[in-house]
Amino acid sequence: MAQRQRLTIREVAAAAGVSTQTVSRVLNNRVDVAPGTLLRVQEVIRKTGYAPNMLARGLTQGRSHVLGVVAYGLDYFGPSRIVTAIERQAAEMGYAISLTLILEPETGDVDHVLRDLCARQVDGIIWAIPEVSSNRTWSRAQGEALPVPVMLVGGMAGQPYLPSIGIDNTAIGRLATEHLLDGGARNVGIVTGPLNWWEAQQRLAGWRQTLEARGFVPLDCLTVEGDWTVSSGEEGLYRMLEQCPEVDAVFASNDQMALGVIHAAHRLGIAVPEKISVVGVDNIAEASHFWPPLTTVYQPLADAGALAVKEIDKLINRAGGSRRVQAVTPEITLLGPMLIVRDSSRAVVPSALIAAP
Amino acid sequence: MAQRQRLTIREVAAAAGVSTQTVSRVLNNRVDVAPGTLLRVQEVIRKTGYAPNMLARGLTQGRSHVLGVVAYGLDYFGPSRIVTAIERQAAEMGYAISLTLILEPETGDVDHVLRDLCARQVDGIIWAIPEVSSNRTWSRAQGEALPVPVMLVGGMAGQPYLPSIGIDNTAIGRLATEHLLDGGARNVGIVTGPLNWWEAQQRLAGWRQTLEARGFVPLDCLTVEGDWTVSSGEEGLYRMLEQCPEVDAVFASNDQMALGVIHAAHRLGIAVPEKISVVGVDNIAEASHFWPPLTTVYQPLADAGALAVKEIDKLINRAGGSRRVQAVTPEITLLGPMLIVRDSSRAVVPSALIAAP
DNA sequence: CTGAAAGCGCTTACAG
DNA sequence: CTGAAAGCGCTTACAG
Repeated sequence: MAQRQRLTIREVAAAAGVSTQTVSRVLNNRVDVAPGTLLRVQEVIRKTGYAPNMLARGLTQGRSHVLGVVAYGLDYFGPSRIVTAIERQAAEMGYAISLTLILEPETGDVDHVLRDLCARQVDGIIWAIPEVSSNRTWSRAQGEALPVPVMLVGGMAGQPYLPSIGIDNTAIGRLATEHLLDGGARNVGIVTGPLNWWEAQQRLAGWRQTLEARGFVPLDCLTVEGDWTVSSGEEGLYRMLEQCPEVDAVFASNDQMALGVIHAAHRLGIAVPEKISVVGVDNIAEASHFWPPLTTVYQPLADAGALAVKEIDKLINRAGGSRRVQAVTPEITLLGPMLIVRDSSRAVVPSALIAAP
Repeated sequence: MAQRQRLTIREVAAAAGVSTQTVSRVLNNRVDVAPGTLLRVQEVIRKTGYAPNMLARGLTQGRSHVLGVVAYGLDYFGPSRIVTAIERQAAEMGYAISLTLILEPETGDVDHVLRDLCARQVDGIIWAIPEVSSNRTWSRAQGEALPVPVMLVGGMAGQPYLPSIGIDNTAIGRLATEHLLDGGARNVGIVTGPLNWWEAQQRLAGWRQTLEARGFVPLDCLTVEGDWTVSSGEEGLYRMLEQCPEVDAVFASNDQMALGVIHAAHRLGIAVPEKISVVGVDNIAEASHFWPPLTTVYQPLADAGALAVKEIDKLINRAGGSRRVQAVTPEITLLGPMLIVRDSSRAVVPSALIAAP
């Protein structure tokens, strides 16, 4: 099916007895082609399996129909979901994806990646790197100087210099903590992600806000910093119990750490959820098979990825041939998370039965 | 840093007071440039941040310096490792990655994907789709008709029409089964992957071969087909125990299913590994935190991905400008797996203590 | 060591 | 409705 040697528009034109220009019209679905000519050209294209050289097309059109996607940690849950969604939506809209993976979110050679993508004439760039430490600052410097539209998605969303789409991480913290309190917990601990990650900070903030709003004190001894891994969750519970033995619920900032917390509880002979309720974040495939099945907060990552593509397509078309950068006041979209209740957390207690702290 | 408006080689040439041809020489590291000229041009390039338009370069060179990567299930363990490794190695060798994700390994519109990639003038295609049902047959038809080198990696490796790199899945089955037998098991069951997957078949074959080689009978009642998910592993053990209550070890064809088997054992009050030993495949991040920590077989997927890039680069350079396809007898490389022993399997029993069955 | 010419495979105005 | 000309931004021979 795929042609053996690459043929050009010239050969197709010759075979159809028309000019290359006319073939080009057919290729681009222009209306001003005589019905008979149209059929003849289409037939040749079909028979030969001709497909126009996108490099040449890109050169003349000033559009490559390629989206640059920059991501980190493709082997982790969030990034792989986002990239998958981006690719799917992009394919649907006629874009190919040029994928660049960054090894370390902090130290990635941003300039080099950006320059390379621009040299390849991508129509737009989707930046799916979590915000860690101060790696966000690049966007400020570059926000106005970039020759192509850029869209931030995921963990770096919400910063003020570029348009972005992300998940409301504070809401994640609130949802989880409210649920635990509703279940009757009075000492809700948190195992956070690494606190140089923006997402981790936001989830912590949600926990703190909720406790304060309900009249509880977000004690330091109820906070342990993890690093997203199972073992950090396990150690997290050990440490928390030392600091604050009254803990009766734990909000783990991702499902892996929640798994670690559950294991630690098993080892110590602490019943989950009877003695300690546990809530995670992500809803990984295994979550419903944990023991007990894990209550967790789902993030609409696929929606975020797809939306990012739709939005950058708008920016690309808005910028048009003029190569201008998007508006000065970029839009920030945050999508809401969703609580999934399973057996690792105690059922909601009717509020009438809960005494004020 | 990134330039605001895209500048061309012409402007760089003007600024340096040379012809575009000379700038091109500098860009391509040709030796025949006067030292003074070289410095002057390099200085202009550095100051302006100029980077040549890869579309134009690709058009003249007949090389895009892009590798097409076709994958399935990026949110699963294997594919994400392979794609990550491919990207890393490709970047190191100066290739960008054009990523295409296929929704269903069986039904993917192979022709369309291939044609699209060729239209984009990729220098080569890395096909990282597992072999499911008869989707392998396309490669036979296309093997010789493709205008670019193709390299198979992962689950479809080992088929005879295209060069490929993969993991020795039969060896995985052998390693796991031998280890279980060495631990004293006499009734080693297997929870397979979906049997329309080549990889799943091969692991099953390894299990069967090993049992027969050691004088055991690979009974049907010791075989249960899973679908890679945790719950299929769980149900797998229930069914296997019904069919064959004497089971004393289970080889689960991936770690997720192994987790399911362990859970089922917990629910039934069967001690792991005392009553039933369990071995998985993959060594996912959680494996060492299962309860008990999981013995598993590691696959060098990252090595396979990186090797695929190195090999396709060779093919690309060999094909040269002539656009010829690779040799008729393609090479097939299989990488060996590695057993990682943890606590879910019984320790090796000195062979002197094992009576022949 | 360096430059003027031609061309890669398309599309975009411009005629007719 | 259709074609001849010019050009997108580079590189590849070809002169000098």
